[in-house]
Amino acid sequence: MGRKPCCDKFVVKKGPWTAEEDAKLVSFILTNGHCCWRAVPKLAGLRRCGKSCRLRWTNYLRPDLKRGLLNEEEEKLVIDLHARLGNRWSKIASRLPGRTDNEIKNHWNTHIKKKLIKMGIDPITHEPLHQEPDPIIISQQMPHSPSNNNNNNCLNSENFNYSTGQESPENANNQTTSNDNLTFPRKNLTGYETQKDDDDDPLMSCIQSETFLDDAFWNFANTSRGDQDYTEFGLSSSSSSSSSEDCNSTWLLDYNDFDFDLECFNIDMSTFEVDATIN
DNA sequence: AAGTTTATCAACCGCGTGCGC
DNA sequence: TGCGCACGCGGTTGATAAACT
Repeated sequence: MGRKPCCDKFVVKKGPWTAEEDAKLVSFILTNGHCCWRAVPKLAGLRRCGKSCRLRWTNYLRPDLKRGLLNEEEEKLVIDLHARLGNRWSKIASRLPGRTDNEIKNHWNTHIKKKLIKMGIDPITHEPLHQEPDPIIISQQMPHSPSNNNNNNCLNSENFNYSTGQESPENANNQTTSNDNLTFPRKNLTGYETQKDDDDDPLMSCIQSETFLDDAFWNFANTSRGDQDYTEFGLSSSSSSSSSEDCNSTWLLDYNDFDFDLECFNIDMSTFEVDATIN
């Protein structure tokens, strides 16, 4: 018995995607959207499993993705969020515009984990490694513990010293800030909309009560959101963009031969032209 | 230069969850 | 209420590149 396979394993192709497959998928989704991932490969003319198409799109082909390694601020945020959420990578990724859960998970396992260990911090508990863990305390402080949702046990980027692994006592009791009207950026195909679906999630409520998630915190990712600046999409609208930012958008240039309908993204195509001239 | 080890990350797999019937 | 389907998530694998011996 066992679970029915999601697709015919003798028909679907596996392994790395080719440029041609990428082009087919991007072209199809930008034109038609993805009403049903299972149907996408068939309709797009791909010998892939729908699951694989979704993954390829969300992790690599989506136009709003940033490319390149996480910067210092993003890393810090990932550590903060991991301390609260544990390995809930998709939740963590939802707080980092242009980053995917897979990317963050990989980065955590290959970079951050090692850094924390080097600093003497347990990457699982976020406690100093030299301390013998108390199972009772850990159970109370585990990010997934419901009892932890509204307390001050969460480590906070503002008062946690990643060099020492200690929380500074003067700030430890000042974590709750007024955020009655706080809204959070959320990625979707059309950009950002007010986050609502996490309202009922006590863990997310815990996060949303933290200072570091105030809009100002996101300035590192977007310094002029209101003026058609798509830096969080990896699209630089400025002619002074750095080389790394240029790299962020070069992937799209590979597809400039295709007849894309980008209206669904609310993206000003002139943005692309600027980068194209830079390159 | 060749072989080996380590690091990185794209992609796969299986399971949990939500939803419609 | 139970069942099946589809999606999304998190853990894991495997291919490749880079570093090392």
